[in-house]
Amino acid sequence: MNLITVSPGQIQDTMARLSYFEGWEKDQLARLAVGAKQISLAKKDLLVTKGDRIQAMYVVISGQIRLFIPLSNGAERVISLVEKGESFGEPCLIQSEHCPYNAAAGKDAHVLAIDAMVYRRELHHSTFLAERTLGLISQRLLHTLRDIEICAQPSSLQRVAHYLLHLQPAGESVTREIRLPALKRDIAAKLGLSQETFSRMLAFMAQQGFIQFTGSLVQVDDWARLRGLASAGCPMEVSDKN
Amino acid sequence: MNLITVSPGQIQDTMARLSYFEGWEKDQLARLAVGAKQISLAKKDLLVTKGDRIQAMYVVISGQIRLFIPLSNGAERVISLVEKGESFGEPCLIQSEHCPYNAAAGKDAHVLAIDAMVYRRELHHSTFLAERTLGLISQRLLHTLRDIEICAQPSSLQRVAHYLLHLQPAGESVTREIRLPALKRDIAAKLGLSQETFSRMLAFMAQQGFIQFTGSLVQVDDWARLRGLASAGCPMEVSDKN
DNA sequence: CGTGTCGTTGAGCGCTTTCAACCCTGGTGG
DNA sequence: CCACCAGGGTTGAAAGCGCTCAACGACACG
Repeated sequence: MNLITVSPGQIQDTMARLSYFEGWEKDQLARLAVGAKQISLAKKDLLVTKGDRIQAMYVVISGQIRLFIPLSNGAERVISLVEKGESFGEPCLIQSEHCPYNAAAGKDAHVLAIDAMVYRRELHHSTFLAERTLGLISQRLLHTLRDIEICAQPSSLQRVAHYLLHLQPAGESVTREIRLPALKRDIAAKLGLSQETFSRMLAFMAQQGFIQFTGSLVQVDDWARLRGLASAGCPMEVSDKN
Repeated sequence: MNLITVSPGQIQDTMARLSYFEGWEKDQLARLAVGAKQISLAKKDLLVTKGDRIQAMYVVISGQIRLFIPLSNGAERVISLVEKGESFGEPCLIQSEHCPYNAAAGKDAHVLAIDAMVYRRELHHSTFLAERTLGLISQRLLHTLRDIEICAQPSSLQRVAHYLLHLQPAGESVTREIRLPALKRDIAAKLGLSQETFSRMLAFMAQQGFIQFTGSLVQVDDWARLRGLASAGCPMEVSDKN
């Protein structure tokens, strides 16, 4: 982890290019840029430790940040995979609570750290920012609830089915290729599965003809049956009965 | 489920007595009371169905509302147990999304339904309300993350241990009685366990001398060992080896 | 005294995990 | 050019944990 010295002007430029700050006014950016820092992270570098009282809110400039909870058996539960233009940490700042997750780089990454005091002040003074943030956090809460729904599925096969369905962009039943948005290991950790089980479930669905896949490219051939799987669940019967 | 006709004045009075509206200005209450309805629910009555586009945000006046996701095997995953003075549904209104959970009465209950349009307008006009709501949703998100952490624990024993620890009010290691905040069945469903497993884990911890309990009254005798259990995990060894 | 709800306990099965070895790909350096 | 290595992923076999099903107990209520 490396703290890069960047002039406020450069920082403001960087901000202007991030989707997170789309539609913001110039002077607002300028105020937030005060005390902001840019951080470079190598893959696996730890940015925030669970329990920290973080003093900044973070926006990802490039790369990917993994938010996860370390577990007693050495495994981890992935909460979120934060991509370029997305942010994290706001709730902790707003509520002045300890950070509930670790944050580490999933790939080499650059991150913008916006100072907590500055952020809070701006939040308090700007109706625009407050409303925007409210929408953001609401969305994040809803998204988290979707994740819980997936993890709550009784069988691992259903978990994976649900996950694939939620990956579907918006266009309907079109047979279409999906690219898994992260390492399978991380996806598995987000679904509350072991890497091996995730792999097996994908293999099973492929063998059944629901999907095809090579690497992180998945092609769903039968949305209907996939949906059926997700909502009904099938006993994962052994296939040697022909 | 029963819709009670109540005059705006009465509704405003009810609101003034709820902790949710503590510190609000009179005229703000008056504006929100417009179009608000009071609803009576018998135990198990369904208020919101997953997927609904709800047209109100809800505040519990009395009783208890269970928020849960129905699962394919007939079981359900409890998201939250909303008590008197607490609210739910804001994120859906703010984001205009489908409701991600069912809401049903855990006991006979009374609920205040605040009209979506009115709520959104007020949210937009009142800095006070926006800021307050931002804090509320942030807190809820953090709380949800804690729930995920608990559910992510590798063994059911650790899940229960974590849960009990989070129940600890604030006062430290004092041997103190805790009252389970809901039916054991619902707590189990919130931990992602079957009712039976939850019961067995409690029994095990009692047998080991960590806790004592009768009904919903739990007395923790050894916080230290409980903490150890939560963070280390032990193989749940059979006890016949003395 | 019956009925319904809530909780506990027991027995058995099956899914997931764990541990292991192995494959595949891309990068690196001799 | 190829050997080597590291990281990511797949596959196999075994074992344990939690679920399901079922019966029973406790308690409140009409």
